[in-house]
Amino acid sequence: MTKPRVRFAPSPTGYLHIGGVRTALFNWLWARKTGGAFILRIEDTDQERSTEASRQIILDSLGWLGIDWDEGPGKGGAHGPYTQMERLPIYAAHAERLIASGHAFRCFCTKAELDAQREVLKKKDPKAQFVYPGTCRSRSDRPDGPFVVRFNSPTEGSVTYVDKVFGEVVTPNSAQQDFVLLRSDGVPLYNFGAVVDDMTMGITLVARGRDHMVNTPPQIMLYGAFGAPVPEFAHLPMMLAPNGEKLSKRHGAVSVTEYRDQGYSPVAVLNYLARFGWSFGDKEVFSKEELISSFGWENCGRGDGKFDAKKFLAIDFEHLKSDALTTEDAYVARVRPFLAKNGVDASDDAKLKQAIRTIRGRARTYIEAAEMLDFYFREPPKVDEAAAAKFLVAASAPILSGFGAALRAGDAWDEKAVEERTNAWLAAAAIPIKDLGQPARVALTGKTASPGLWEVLAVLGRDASLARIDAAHARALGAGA
RNA sequence: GCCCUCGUCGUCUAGAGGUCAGGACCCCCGCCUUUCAAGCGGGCAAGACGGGUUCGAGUCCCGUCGAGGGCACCA
Repeated sequence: MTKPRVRFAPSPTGYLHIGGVRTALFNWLWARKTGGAFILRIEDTDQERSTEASRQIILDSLGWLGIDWDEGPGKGGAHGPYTQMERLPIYAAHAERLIASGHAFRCFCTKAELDAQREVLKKKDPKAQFVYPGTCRSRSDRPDGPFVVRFNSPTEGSVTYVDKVFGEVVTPNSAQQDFVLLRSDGVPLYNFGAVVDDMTMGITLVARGRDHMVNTPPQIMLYGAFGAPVPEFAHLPMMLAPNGEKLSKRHGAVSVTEYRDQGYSPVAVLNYLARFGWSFGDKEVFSKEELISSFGWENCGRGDGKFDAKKFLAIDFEHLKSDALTTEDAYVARVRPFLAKNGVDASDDAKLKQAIRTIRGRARTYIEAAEMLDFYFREPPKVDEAAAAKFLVAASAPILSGFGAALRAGDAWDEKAVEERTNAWLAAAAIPIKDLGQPARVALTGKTASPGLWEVLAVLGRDASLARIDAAHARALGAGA
């Protein structure tokens, strides 16, 4: 069996939609699992909407996700170019082939003429569906003037194919008409461009969204007309908004870059997307490697689904919590930009790692992590005034001074040592730890919610810890005056 | 209107004729606890509807209803 060749063919008409990423992901997983090739192709034939900026966003987004391509923009390959507008001569040549073999013809009807006919029909019967009447099908002259190339579509029979996820799909040819292959300006329409490209690029399996399922029969006809082998097809159910509408910007974040900017783990994004429309028993959380080894079309579902931001967040949380899923080095690399954005200098690698260990069980995104990490690196820490007003009061002053004194009573400074010294003092002074907890927390972190006291002390170190306790003590005394 | 699809807890899903219909998210309760989380334990909740086939159907067949995609010189 030859190695599969699959592709992802986005249009550079905006951000990279999360539904598009899922399509890319499934193709990519299959290529990586089977040792096949994953090809990236840019379908920019909609010149009205295609932009270079958007093309770059697609490339950047895939890069961030770690979805790499074997052939395509910036990578080259034996079947290029990989951008459709650079392939115009190829489409022209293929259109000529079909005209020569009688599978296609030049149509000189103008859009205006066709629209007029459409109008007339609409007037006669508002419910009727206009189909191209075959006006130019058998004309042999070749007048001056613009023309489109149309496919000579059969009206009888049907097209049958076996979808890798939907099974056998039969479509009567009566549903087809003489669809346009090449526009008058020589730019191909979707179905023609896709088939010529997939054919010449040696694509063996086309996996795409279910919204393309209706394009498959005409595309299969084209392969037949070219006498080319038909690739396999796999259609993926759609990802809808929670209310069942098509998922779009109005339903919240839908572009990959937004999730990147919100501090999501790229692997978590892959994980959530993979588990949407695909399953592997009861397993929910996957590493990238597990995704590759577990993936298969047979486990793809057929029903459309609704995007669930909460579940997505939960999956991200699983990835940030797990040392196996997100190594400490990866965590450092991902969270650092968010810290920098907040004006925090966390260049001390060892301290950052130690600090991360205390918060990674609580932060669901890197943005949350950066917020939780903030007090470790900011001197003095930001102080929650409500918390200070409540806990740094006169009554806390003796507790804070006692706490400082207890900590100063020894040299060892690690979680165990500071805990032992503190507990010894608390016991001797008959102070319940509950009385120390919140004042000490506010003193050290500026907040009422934080990792455990001993962990915080250990990460902060002796000097910073004592300085913060002293400052808080001073404030508590002042509050009493 | 016509063509093609789909239909299990609120959501993502497991299930390949015999299961107390399982897991996860959400939500609720409890335990743990120096705070907040996390963790652990428990709970809530489902096969669209109607007919068949079968000893037995979420699983197979038919119909109905509901939802989605398409019917372009968009992709």
